[in-house]
Amino acid sequence: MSRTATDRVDALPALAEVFREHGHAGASLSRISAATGLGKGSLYNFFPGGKDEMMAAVLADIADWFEAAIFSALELSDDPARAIAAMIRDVDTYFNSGGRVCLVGTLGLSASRDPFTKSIRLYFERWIAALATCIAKGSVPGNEASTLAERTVVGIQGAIVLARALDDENTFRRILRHHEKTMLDAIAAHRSRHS
Amino acid sequence: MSRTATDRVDALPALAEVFREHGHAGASLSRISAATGLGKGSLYNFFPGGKDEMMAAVLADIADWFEAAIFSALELSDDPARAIAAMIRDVDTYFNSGGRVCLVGTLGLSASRDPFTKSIRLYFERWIAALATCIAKGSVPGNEASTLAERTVVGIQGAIVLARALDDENTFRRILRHHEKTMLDAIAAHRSRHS
DNA sequence: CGGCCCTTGTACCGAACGGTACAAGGCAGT
DNA sequence: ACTGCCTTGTACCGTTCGGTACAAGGGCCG
Repeated sequence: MSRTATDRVDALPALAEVFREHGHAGASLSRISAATGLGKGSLYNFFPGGKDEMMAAVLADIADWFEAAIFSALELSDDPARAIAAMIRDVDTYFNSGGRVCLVGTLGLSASRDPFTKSIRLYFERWIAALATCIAKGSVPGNEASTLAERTVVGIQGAIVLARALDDENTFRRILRHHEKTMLDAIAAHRSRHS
Repeated sequence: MSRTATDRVDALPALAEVFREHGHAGASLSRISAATGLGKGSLYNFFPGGKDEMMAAVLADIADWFEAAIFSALELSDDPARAIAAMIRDVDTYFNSGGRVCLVGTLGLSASRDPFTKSIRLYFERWIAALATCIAKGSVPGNEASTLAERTVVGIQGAIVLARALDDENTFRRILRHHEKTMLDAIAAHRSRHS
């Protein structure tokens, strides 16, 4: 039983990579089997619900990771500027400077998103909300903070698209840096006005 | 012969919609057949190269449409502010306020993009270049114009992702309006400095 | 050491896949 | 009206699809 859970969790990263690269429709069981090193028997032992359950597990895993590594840090830190800089750095690493696709974003674009619309919406709402509260802690008014947060998340998603299309990591990092600066400037402006 | 070309062209919009919704992998021949109203016979008569040739034809059609409707207008207009506003309006219509996906962008995200990397790259390079020259005509320095153009295209792509994920047209339009204002402000700032 | 249960490779299922072959049909030119 | 060609529906190809069944392993506990 403990082994079961362990192996199932161990398979998630490879599983996620297949879904990222090939999408829900293009991720065939043979590809999944090859990527994870698990035969069909093990796959359906761990995920009786088939591909949809695998995708759901991957989405849950991603949500957990972002919650632990990004969202909570944004909300809990008492140094907003520092937290934002950390998020930008983590995002750059996670998405491999645009070389790695955002599974949640791409899934939302496809027609096979139907069973996962809730998870997809929550992922983005959570991200924007966490970032907005972080910015707001830097003395930035709530509505302006929300706007900045939304633009940043939009910019990250768009940067992934463009960086992939142009096959250029610098594009991704440039966009990331721009949004980082915009947020930090907003905080600095309101903080200086405070003092 | 003339009929052949006509029908082939007529099938492109429906074809594009299938690829948009289901991606390259998910666009099965049966779905394509249903969407276009063409049997396999006709399909392989018009596109002997199969799905890849269909996708190539769709990409060429999209490139032609953008060239005629958006890019050339950006470059040829002698009223940059007006041209930018027109582009924003056309983009909002074309992407149905985020309800419709950008086929070129999504194709670039998938692993099946390989035969089309050139077309994908050209599409975005062309878009950014055309928008940059338009902005530059508003007395904005070249490098700043390029930066603004890139950010706008990134914002559009990101807005599609987010609007789809949140299922909210207002998100898309809000982002679009922001970039429109940013570009127009830049032009106004440099123009006023000129006079 | 024996029994047990979880794990897993393999064979197999019907369906759908992308693609081909081709005969019947319709339309144009004479 | 005849001929020739383009168009197209349909049957069919081998392959792969997602998913199931199950028997052979393999480690753990008594």
